[in-house]
Amino acid sequence: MDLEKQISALNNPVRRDILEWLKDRSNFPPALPEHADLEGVCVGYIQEKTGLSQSTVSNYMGLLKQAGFVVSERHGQWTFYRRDEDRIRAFLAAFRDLML
Amino acid sequence: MDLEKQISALNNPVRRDILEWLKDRSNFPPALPEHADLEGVCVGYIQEKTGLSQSTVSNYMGLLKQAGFVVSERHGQWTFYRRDEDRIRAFLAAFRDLML
DNA sequence: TTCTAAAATCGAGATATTTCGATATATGGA
DNA sequence: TCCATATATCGAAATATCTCGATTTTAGAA
Repeated sequence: MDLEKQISALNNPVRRDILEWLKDRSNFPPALPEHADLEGVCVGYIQEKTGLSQSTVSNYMGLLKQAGFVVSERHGQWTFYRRDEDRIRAFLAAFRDLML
Repeated sequence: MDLEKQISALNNPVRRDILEWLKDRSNFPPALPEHADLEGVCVGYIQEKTGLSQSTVSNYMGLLKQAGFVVSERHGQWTFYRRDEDRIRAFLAAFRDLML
């Protein structure tokens, strides 16, 4: 639990948007048929929605992952990212304790 | 409620420390007799505890104030800062909604 | 009014973040 | 094996943050 890294990851509006979008898969285009059974969203779809460059979004996903807010799973040439709800909740609890 | 400004204000370990210290007046030296009835802590005491320069801490307190986490009250040549618990709570609620 | 002390503001150098395009790596298919 | 596609990594320019010392402002006291 690295609060510094977590707050830093959230200190960017696009990264916060990504975390919010990932709450609901329907914020992105439908998965390819061969990915129908997989959880998470591939980097390409996230990139498209942000309008930023591929390298920027790849970097952003790495920061969110290091912060523990998302997990990734590789399937073939695609990397699928999804929220880690447990760790998000744990962060919120720690953050609340810090603030109150 | 400017979430951007608020998260940004929290994206610094010393500013987070200051907010925590302000939870309890006894984290600082006792108030001068003529300030015994006042709430809050003067900038000098906060500066002393951080070990940073006067201008840096004055700037930090301004950022925390703009974020709504503290309020200030001037008495003579001293400015006393204290936490705004209501606005801290409101921020936490909004932040929680964003994250969950 | 003049001096002193507290705090705020200003200007600048050092460091960190943002964001890109280019390149590298990994994987599946022809 | 060679190619195409998805993602990751690298290097750099633009911008923002951090932090300082110097200066200014504010207020009380001599």
